[in-house]
Amino acid sequence: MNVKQIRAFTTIARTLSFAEAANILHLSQPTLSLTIKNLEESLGGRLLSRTTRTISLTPEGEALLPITKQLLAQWDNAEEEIHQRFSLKKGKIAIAAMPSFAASLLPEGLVNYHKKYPKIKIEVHDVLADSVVDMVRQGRLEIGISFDPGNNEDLNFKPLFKDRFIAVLPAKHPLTDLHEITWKDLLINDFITLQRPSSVRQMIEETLELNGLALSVAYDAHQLATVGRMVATGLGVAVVPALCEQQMREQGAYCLPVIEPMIERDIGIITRSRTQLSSAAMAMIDVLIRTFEQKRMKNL
Amino acid sequence: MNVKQIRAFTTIARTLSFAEAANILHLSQPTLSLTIKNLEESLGGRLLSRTTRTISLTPEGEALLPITKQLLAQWDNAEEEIHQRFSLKKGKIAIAAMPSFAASLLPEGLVNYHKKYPKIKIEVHDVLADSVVDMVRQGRLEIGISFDPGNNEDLNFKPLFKDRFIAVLPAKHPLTDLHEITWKDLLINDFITLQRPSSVRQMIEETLELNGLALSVAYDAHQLATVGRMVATGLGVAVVPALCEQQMREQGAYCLPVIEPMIERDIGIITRSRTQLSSAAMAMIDVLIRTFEQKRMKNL
DNA sequence: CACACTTACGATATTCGTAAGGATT
DNA sequence: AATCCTTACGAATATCGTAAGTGTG
Repeated sequence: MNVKQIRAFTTIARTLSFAEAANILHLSQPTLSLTIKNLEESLGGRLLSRTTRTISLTPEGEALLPITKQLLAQWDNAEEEIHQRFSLKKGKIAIAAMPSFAASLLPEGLVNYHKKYPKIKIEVHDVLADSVVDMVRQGRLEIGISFDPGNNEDLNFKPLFKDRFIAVLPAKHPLTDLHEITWKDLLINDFITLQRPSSVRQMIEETLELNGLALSVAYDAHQLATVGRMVATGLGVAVVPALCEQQMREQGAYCLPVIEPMIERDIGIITRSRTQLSSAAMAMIDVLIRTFEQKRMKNL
Repeated sequence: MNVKQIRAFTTIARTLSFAEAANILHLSQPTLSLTIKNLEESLGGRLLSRTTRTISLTPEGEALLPITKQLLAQWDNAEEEIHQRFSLKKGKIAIAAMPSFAASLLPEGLVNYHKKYPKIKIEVHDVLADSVVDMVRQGRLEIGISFDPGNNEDLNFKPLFKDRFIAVLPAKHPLTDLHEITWKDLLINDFITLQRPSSVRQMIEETLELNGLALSVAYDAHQLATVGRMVATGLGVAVVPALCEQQMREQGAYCLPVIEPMIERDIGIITRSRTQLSSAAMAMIDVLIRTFEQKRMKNL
């Protein structure tokens, strides 16, 4: 018993004609005849009662018909389901991205993706950079965007661009005429930053310690938007990823590069190395790379 | 996409090994490899992620797996269902029989059938002889047992035996020493018979009219058992099918053939001529014929 | 280097269509 | 006689197993 056979059977049961069914199935009538014969032999009895002039179903055929109808419907659904997934007409993709990226450049990528594949649902998890890596490693989602997790045989990393830190000053601050600023000069001011578990805070602390500079935090917050607002209001200065430059400007703050040392880290796409990606995920990576190609060239 | 392919897929998904799955499926490993390759090509993408050393499912494969599992289960069920029906290990058979037969000889046939095919459920409709014919003609059931419906291109009739009418007298009746009795002699007595729609009543009336005899009914009832009881009690005499002889005797009545004229009609199996019978029905006919073969020889 | 999947290839089986056959209206 | 299903047969296709190839641990 195979799919062709039961498809032949149900079609004949519907049309009550071998000839018509053969047309529908794009088969010759004799072939269809053989198909049914084989099906009946494999099942051990007749399903169709045929007298050259009239076709009717045997009781066993009547019993089988509703089952095969349901079976075929599910069969076709299953095939269609997977076809759609492969052809990106259906499906879901989950991405984890660190907040600085999720709130800045990512939406542009998502727009491009959605234009190209409007039927794919997108779920964005904006979580701390470390959590991004964890979520990908645990297989909870297929794509993460974060810093390079370093050499890790479980994970692949494809850099999108380099991110550096920028200083954020109140618009009326005396240093706003500079083109760049050193950490030393910056730290004279009241310092606002993100709270501890964040990678930004972590990286700032590591950098300063390495360079023998002391950090005294005047204010800290959970969200970059809050930090921006605090700076714009004149509470102090901050250091944030260049990714957030536009956001900071929009909030009325002034941005300029921080040097001595300049902190630079790769940001890119993290995937699991050993598992195959879904078509939707592969397409997403492709779109993200295309979207941020120019920005990568310009090095932001 | 075909059944073999999804069976291969689910087996590999379960074992996570081509080699082991190939064993289970009784295939060579390379063949299984090709099978999956073809499946993936037909669907348009990979279902299994394989690195010679580790097998895992792609997201699409994960999406497909529960569907295929369900599909295969239903598939196998459908196949088993029909197999069982054809092999008479499962199924149902409905029979219509006129009451005189249903209450006399039929049970013996059913016992034989049930011994041979214990898994087939049997449904008996004991209805008036005409209704038996109607039910078969309408296709409401496959087998009817009744009088010969006559030449009818819709119906087939296979005679089982000839039935004649017998007179039933109270045990202490003066005529109980006779070996046979004429209608004329019988009709002197108070006459008990079945009510009008029954074939027994109908045939008695027709016979008497044809022979210029008058029928005056003293009592009538719906059920043969009631008639028997009435006769045994001494209310009068009756004429019933020979089939019921045993039943009448058990109720304490005396039976003897009625002659001048002797009414004789074929009783047999009625089926639809154009539709194929179920295996269960064909087996039933076979059993009935065997069961009543001796009785037919003896002509009751 | 050993194990597990893939590719290559020849043999076998199956499926298909055309042509001829048979039965019913 | 016309129509519809079945059988027969040769061609095309698919499937299968063996053997050689490839990559990973």
